[in-house]
Amino acid sequence: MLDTNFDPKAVEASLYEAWESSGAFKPRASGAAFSIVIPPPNVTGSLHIGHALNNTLQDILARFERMRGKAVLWQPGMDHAGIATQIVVERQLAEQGNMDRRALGREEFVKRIWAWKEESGGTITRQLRRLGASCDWSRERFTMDEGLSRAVLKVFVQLYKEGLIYKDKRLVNWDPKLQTAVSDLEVENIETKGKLWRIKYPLADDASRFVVVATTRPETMLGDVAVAVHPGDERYTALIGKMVRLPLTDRAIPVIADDYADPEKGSGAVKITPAHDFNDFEVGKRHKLAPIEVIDREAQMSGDIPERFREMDRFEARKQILAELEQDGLLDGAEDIVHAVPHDEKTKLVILEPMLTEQWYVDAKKLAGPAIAAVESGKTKFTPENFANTYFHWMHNIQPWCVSRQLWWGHQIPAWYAPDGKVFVEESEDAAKAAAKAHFKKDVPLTRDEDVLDTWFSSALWAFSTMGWPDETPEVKRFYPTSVLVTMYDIIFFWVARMMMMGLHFMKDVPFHNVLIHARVVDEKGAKMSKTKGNVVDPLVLIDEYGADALRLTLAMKAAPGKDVRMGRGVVESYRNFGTKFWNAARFCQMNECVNWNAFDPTTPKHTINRWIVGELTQTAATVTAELEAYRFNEAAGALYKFVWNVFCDWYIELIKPLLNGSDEATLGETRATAAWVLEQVIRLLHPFMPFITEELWTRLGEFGPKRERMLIVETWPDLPESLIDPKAAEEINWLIGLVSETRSARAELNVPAGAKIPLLLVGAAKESCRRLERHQELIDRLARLDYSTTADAAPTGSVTFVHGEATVALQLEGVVDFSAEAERLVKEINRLDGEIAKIDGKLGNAEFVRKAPKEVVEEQRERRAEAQAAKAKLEAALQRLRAAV
RNA sequence: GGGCGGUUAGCUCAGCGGUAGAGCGUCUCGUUUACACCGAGAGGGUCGGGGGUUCGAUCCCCUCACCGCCCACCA
Repeated sequence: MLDTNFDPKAVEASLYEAWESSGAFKPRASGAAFSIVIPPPNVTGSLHIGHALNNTLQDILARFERMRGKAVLWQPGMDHAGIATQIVVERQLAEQGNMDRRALGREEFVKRIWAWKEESGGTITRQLRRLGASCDWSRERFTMDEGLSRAVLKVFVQLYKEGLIYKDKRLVNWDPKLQTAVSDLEVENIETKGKLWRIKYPLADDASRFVVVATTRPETMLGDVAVAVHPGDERYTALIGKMVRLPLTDRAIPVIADDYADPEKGSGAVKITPAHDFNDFEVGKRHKLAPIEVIDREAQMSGDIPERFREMDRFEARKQILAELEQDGLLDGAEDIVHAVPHDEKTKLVILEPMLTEQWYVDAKKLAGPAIAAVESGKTKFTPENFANTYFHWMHNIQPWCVSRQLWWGHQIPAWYAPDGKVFVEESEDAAKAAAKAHFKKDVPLTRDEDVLDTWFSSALWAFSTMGWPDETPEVKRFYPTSVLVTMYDIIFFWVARMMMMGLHFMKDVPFHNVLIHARVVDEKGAKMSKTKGNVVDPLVLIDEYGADALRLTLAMKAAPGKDVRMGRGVVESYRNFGTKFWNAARFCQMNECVNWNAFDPTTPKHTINRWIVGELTQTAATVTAELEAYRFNEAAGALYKFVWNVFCDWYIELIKPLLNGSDEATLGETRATAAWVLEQVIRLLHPFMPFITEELWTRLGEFGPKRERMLIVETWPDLPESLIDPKAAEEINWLIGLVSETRSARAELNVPAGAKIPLLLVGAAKESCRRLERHQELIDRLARLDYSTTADAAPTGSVTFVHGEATVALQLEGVVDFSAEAERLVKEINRLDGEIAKIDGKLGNAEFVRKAPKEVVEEQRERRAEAQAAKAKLEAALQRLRAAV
């Protein structure tokens, strides 16, 4: 016999092991292909609740399609997370008192990272297993592994040769601590308190007059090349073309006219520092003013500046410059402001510096064209659809993608330089040498570019590089394009867009047919989870406490398209309870020998209750399938939740108890088989959501019934014909349920003691209702706790009444119940009906409504009015009887 | 500044042209042999404000307010 509770801890690990070792996670040899590539988590990462949601959804789809007979490939792996990993290992070196990476040297440092990766990397893949993720681990990939590195090389070289990768010197966001360029996308602008200083720039030919400029960054003034004013700004038109003296230096700079200067802002005159400001860079270009670099890569002052500032930290320099300006009487006050200051998104520690550097760029604009077209034409579809707009907006305004990083951990750029600076981009050093030799007609020494590629460069190839490309593997043929990409909206730009571009360019086809964008997991109050806030919910703690199934069901139930998922442990507990409920329903079936399911033909049951539940199940199965196909996980899970708890447990099990204890052998056998079969179908339907408990039940129930031939994970998905739905059975059982519910309600409302058994009379009932009462009498008596039930011609005086369909139900309660309470109840009900009738009359009295509304709607209103009227009449009669009796 | 989303029961959220729903919480009752991680029942909402379209609006449109998020900018 089954225990009263499911113990996830006791079975999860071994069930997972059984699945994996059976080969169930590998795509089957035949069948339509269904593939998903996992959004590769960072090798440094550990499972957070967002991963839990993301992978739960993927796993639900993978298991669903696997059961539907498809050859499912869920491709797992990790990315090398250039910056994050390098930081982790550098920190570790420091903690262990080792030399820093520069002292260690590049080769040794990279070796240490690999060692770290082998030892500590990939925690997350073990944690994904605990969640139940059915990835094909035998195919696990890493962006830095040999195959993927080969793909990276090939892609870089080809794009270079096609002119789609080039080197350029322009401003990038620079991290002075890590000393690397970072992507514009990785910049987080943080609102910071600061000051806006007003500085006087004296006119070169008349030192008594000034142009006042406003700035939040006085230290950059040493690199000013001009002061810009708006051409239409009358305050300054006279000054255009004149020179001003740049304070603290001996340089004079021109006053130029440019639309960029906004008369509304600051003083209307703006200092132009092309080397250290993105907007100024553009202004400088327009006016052919060469940038003057005054801040170096370590964020120290440098270059052509007064000696005293040299090698001074940028913020030290700011203080010093302000002090000197003050002394010279050139500071014209300051105001406090709050402005957005660029920080590195990951570390958030260092203020980034716009820096003029030479970097490698991908011509994203050219690659974006086909990627935009593919979404426009529907070759790739976003769910929810509106995320396509986000995608389009970014793609239409796409900027060159800076792909080089000044790090050591990553794919080193395959570019070699000859002594004269001539660059050779080839897949290997030998090829570069050969190319150089061909070019120079002799051997020349080459040095390789030091930089590595942005991690997202390799991630962009993930959909095909993981399948073995550039080799023509069977996997590429079979599983590319992938079926669906499941991801969050925050990486549409980083990843989805770039995969689209690379996929279309190199594979000549989209990387995925569907992009399912899910929401973010936030805390119970709706706030973003963060370590600093301390509101992080750890999925592993939840799994320990409630089991992986409870966590998964919670996430699925809450994953409404486009909505943030709020998580607290309370909800997880309630879905754990659902698991227990389901477990006990199975336990009930097993205890009552409802275990022989395999020879059952669902078209055969004779008994209404059995025909009804088969129909209900059929409907539920259809809903679950349709909702999963549409990625509405919450609807699919919700339909199952309702069916299991509110239909199967609340009613079916209660309804069949008498049949199971009855003496009718034929009905007994049929009921056992039906219950077993329905349970069996539900176990299958629930499996994608709750794989552990369902697999365990599958195994355990198999000990009592026919032998299981295979594990549930590879069983077939219920595909039930609509013909199994019997509307007449549904009508009858709904009548019965209604009768019982209303009786219970009346009893409770009138405080009839729960144990009291009372008689029920069905008055004025149609033949069909009488027959129904007769057929289900035993059940009704039991469920409504009746002494007996019967039909009658008239309601006896002194009874409690309610209306059920065409009939009046009278509960004989004389002596048990307070009749003034009953009168009150009747009056309340009559008033309610009056309200309804009035409302309907309002509609029907409106000629426009009758004329314009669809016939069915008008007819429905008429019927409802008639019903309400009839019910009211019955209740009024009951009220009169009651008053007469008192 | 541009864009997207939200505002529905005490809380968290579904629903989205034609009788307002769930989970949790609250209250009452209950040891009916699957389950107290349970059962039965109840209470609780002019569906953010205003306007419009419509025979009819929680649902569509406009507008306002507030709350999120994304992008851009911040002299």
